[in-house]
Amino acid sequence: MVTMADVAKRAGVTKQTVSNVVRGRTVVSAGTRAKVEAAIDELGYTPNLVARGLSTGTTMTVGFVVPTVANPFYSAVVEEVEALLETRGYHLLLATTRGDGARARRQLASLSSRSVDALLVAGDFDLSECPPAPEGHGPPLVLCAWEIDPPRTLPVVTIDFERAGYLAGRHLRELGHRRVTVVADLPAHRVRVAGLRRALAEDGVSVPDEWVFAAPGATPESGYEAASRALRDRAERPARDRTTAVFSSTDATALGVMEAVRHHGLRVPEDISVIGVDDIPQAAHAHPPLTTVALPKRRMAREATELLWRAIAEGRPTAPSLTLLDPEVLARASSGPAAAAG
Amino acid sequence: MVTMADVAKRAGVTKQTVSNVVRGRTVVSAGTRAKVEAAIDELGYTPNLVARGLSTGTTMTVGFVVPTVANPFYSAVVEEVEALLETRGYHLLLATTRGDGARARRQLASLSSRSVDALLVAGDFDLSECPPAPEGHGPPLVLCAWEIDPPRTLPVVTIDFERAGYLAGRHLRELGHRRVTVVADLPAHRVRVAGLRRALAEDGVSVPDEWVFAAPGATPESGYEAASRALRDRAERPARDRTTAVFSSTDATALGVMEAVRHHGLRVPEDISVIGVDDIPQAAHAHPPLTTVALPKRRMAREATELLWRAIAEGRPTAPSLTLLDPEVLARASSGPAAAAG
DNA sequence: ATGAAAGCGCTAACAT
DNA sequence: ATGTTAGCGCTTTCAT
Repeated sequence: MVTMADVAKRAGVTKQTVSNVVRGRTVVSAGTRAKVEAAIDELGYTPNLVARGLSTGTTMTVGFVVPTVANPFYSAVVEEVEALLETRGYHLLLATTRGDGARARRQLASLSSRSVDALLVAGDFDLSECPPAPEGHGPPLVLCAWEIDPPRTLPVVTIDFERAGYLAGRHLRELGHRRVTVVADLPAHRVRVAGLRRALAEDGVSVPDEWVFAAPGATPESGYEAASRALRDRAERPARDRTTAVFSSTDATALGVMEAVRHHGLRVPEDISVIGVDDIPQAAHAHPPLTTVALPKRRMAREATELLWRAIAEGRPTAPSLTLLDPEVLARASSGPAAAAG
Repeated sequence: MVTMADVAKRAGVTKQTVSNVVRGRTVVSAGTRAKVEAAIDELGYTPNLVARGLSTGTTMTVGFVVPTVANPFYSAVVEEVEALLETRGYHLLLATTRGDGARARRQLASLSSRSVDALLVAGDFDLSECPPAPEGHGPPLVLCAWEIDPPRTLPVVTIDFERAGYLAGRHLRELGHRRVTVVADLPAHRVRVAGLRRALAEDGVSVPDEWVFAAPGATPESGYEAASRALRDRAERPARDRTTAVFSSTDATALGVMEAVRHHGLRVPEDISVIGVDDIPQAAHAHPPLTTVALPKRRMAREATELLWRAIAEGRPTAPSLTLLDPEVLARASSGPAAAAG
């Protein structure tokens, strides 16, 4: 490996001068600068960022702990954050927790000691159980996508997930639905379900617990499976008690739900309306196009990155704050008026 | 920040002994080990990995350069690689190129100087144009998902993309299709199209260039748009010259293609068969379920990570190699026999 | 404007 | 089994 000392010797100067040239300081005369740059080229020198990091205490690296990137929601956030970091020459150290609390804590600890300049943590149910403490040592922490009980001790940028459920409920209510089945990744998405219930309650409608079906993992498969169980139940009920709409806590499960509805010989939305959450790219191109509550994930990524910059600039203790971004209903063809009762 | 020296003083030993304890060396007596561990706990000491990295020349970090994580293909690969790295305590430094050649080269250079222990690069068209050289300095390099002209100078694990196209062509041929339209993200996926053509040519069938439609970006939107153009063309031709099948170079575009077909009042697969490539999670739950050529991406990730371990163990110069993984047709409902001519 | 010296926190190679 | 001495490659004083 060619070091700064090699370049210095070659150019007939000291390490310090080379350092000044490399970092674009203006204190170097044009002549020496040229000599040094020539030496750098000839030797193929690149600065060792680890050594610089040890010296300056800054690594130009941000850690990001995220449940998974196989989920379109998080992959969009990662993509956006990475792009933003790159504009300032920062790098992204990515760790996934995969819904495993122990793993999550391990990742957090090991990223902290890796001297990242800041740490961004995306919400995970398992992590919500034990929110990372704003310890004195360790890099500044920013939280995002925090669905359950955002801690008031840290800066957090998240989406109003309760409102996402609420807006879905309001949309269904406005279409006249009064018997709504829920397919949700529980307990992770319990807040979305609570929002849905709040909206329906405003109309005196309640969702019995037996109409709530668990779809773990937020995949079309699990949505299909949960909806199949729901539809078997439904078929056994008298016509006037039958579900006219399904609220799915993610778009991914909603796609599976729609397939299950069709396989049961029912039509979307004539027999059953379906509404999802997130607005993944496939939602608009599903069959029929999926009504959904869009989550402003890229905006969330941008605001979280802003907090990251602030945290890095300020140094250690980051002031607590809570930014709650508003979701928005995208009415498409998978939802329609409730069929006349009976 | 509490350092090793602090712990040493507190425990009444030297840094070296603390170091031995921290790294689980067996040369420490039970008594001193206990004292040191107590001091570590009291002080809340965590080792500084940057300093260790400078000292050992190893950072326990692997860089991964990938076109994007917003695409399910790459996000699955990233997920798998990250999980594998984590089992050995390694971290993932992620960089995305987003189809931008200049950006790709920048990312490569900056990751190299960050002293990652190894560098994995996923294929990108822009990078294919100038394959990264196996330079003497810089970390060992492994390539994966290399679609165009894998360099013979480096270890590379990729998928036989030409064969993916070929298998799609053979599937359509066996169903009796002779007039096939292509929707592809060109030029990135030109190899897939070449494979398709080779299969059809075995049956004396050729695909005219006017039947090849560009769908940049591999999104349902671009697939929809490309297919709409294709279908307008098709409608102007006499019935006996009309396309009976569409080969889409990705599943994402294929979803858009199917939607466009329906919007033109045609049925999948009765009027037009559709086949995609990749087997993304949504493919099985599309309407109708999408026939596709599955790409063994997780297996690719595993084999690439194996090469990474080998490269890290061996040290600098990695022996060139080429592993080509076989794709596989998943026949589902979106493809069927060609409608009788006329 | 450039040089010399010290040190970031750790590990490695000896010495004891 | 533990202590001592040198660095790793860079940045930061402080001289000149």
